Amino acid sequence: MSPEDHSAPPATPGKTRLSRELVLSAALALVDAEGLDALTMRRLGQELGRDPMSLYRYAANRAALLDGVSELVLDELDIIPDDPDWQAQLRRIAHDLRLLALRHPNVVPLLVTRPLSTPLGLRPLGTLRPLEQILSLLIDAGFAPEDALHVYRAYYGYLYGHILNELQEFVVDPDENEALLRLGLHRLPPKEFPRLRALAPVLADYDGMAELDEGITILVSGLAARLPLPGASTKP
Amino acid sequence: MSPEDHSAPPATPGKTRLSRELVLSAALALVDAEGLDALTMRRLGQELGRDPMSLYRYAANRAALLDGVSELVLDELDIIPDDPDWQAQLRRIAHDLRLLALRHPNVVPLLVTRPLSTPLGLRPLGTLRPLEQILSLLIDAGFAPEDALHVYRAYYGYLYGHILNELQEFVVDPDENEALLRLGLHRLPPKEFPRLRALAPVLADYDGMAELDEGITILVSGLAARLPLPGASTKP
DNA sequence: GCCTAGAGTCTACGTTGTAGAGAAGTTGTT
DNA sequence: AACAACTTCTCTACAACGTAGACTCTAGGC
Repeated sequence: MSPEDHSAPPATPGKTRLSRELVLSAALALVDAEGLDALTMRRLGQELGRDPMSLYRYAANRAALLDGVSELVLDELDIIPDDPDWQAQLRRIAHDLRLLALRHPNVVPLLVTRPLSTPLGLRPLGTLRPLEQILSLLIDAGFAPEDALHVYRAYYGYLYGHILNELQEFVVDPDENEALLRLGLHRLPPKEFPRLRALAPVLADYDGMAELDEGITILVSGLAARLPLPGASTKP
Repeated sequence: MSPEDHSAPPATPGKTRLSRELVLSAALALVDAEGLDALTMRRLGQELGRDPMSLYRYAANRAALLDGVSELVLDELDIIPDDPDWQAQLRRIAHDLRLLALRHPNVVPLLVTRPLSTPLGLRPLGTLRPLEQILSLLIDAGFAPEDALHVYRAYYGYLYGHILNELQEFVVDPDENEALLRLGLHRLPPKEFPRLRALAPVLADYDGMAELDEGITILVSGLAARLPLPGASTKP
């Protein structure tokens, strides 16, 4: 019962100086906990025990803040370009990214959407790093640069697609998943959606990891087959 | 110069009664022309020459309006389940959807993002129709229902991934594409992004259609290979 | 003519992002 | 210790947003 009652549940209680990292990680925590809409300047300010306006020292505006959150999340992904077995690498990274998406489902819309409104070269560097690193990995493994780009595109395309797919079917609470699904699907007119309704039980237990793994296998072996065999030098 | 002058540039100047179709197509036009952020209730009302509040007769709230726009766009895609050649069908649909995305790039974030916040069964019906139809197509072609679901997931996953990829590199004005790209990439620190910078010219001329086609080929033949051969009955 | 239902409008409220001026706090120089 | 220069944080204010609730207007049926 002190006169100034600043009990800060997740916030920094005292008066430590702010920093970009502090702001961004508070933003990420907020998004993880309550979704993208909860991330308003005012709310974040309150979470940090500061005036909302103070945030503008660390992010030019709300959009930049969102970019910062994307960057922060992507930094959790580490790509170590040691292993020369590119297929194994791509598989591992795919699983890592999938887990990362499951850990921060509310951030995925950002990851997927923000690049659409920013020209490639003007994106936050943290966002481009995975691209650079995977290119590097592939080229080191023996791909010609252009082919590496093609492989990257097919790979990342499928990977993001899968993540979106899986997150769509994941919804809220995994324990209630089946019930919710049945409930939801029950609403569909049986004449128009016989197939979907019939597949309800199958939809209910969806093993995203296994499915991703199969997809990667198909894609990677398909790619390997139609490209100049890796391992051989590409110099003339 | 008749008293009721209903020439509609984008708006209906006279006093024709509103309808859901009218509202939604005006909304779509607005999004296509000026982006998602331009679609506010007030702005759309003004575009239709009506009070913003009148829109609430035709969409429960802004989110529902966005759903309506998604639905409207997806209705442009028609899946005719006649051709028993599922591979050709999937390829055709993929190209159709790609073109649709290029026609309405500003809607793509909606297509990709809104399902993430809505349980499958509660989505607008128009959004689920492609899923149902593709399932139907695959099952008719001889796939067991569960396998059809797997094929669908891999296919749609890759397809959406590709579209996102392509739209990211497309940006604004295709004529300035190369210049913009170089300009943008020039900003990147050479030490950190050597591969990306070196690939600038290749990035500049990106043939999305060809790339999609190759990817589909790989995926579809991969899928065909590892599934019980289609055409044969799946009954024991 | 009036009556009723639906379509469209008006007013108002709370919340949002952020510009601009100022206060408070920190650091370096003497 | 005293000042100045800079950074960081706060205060106030404004325009624009979504939308609740009560109103008016219009079109048909009698």
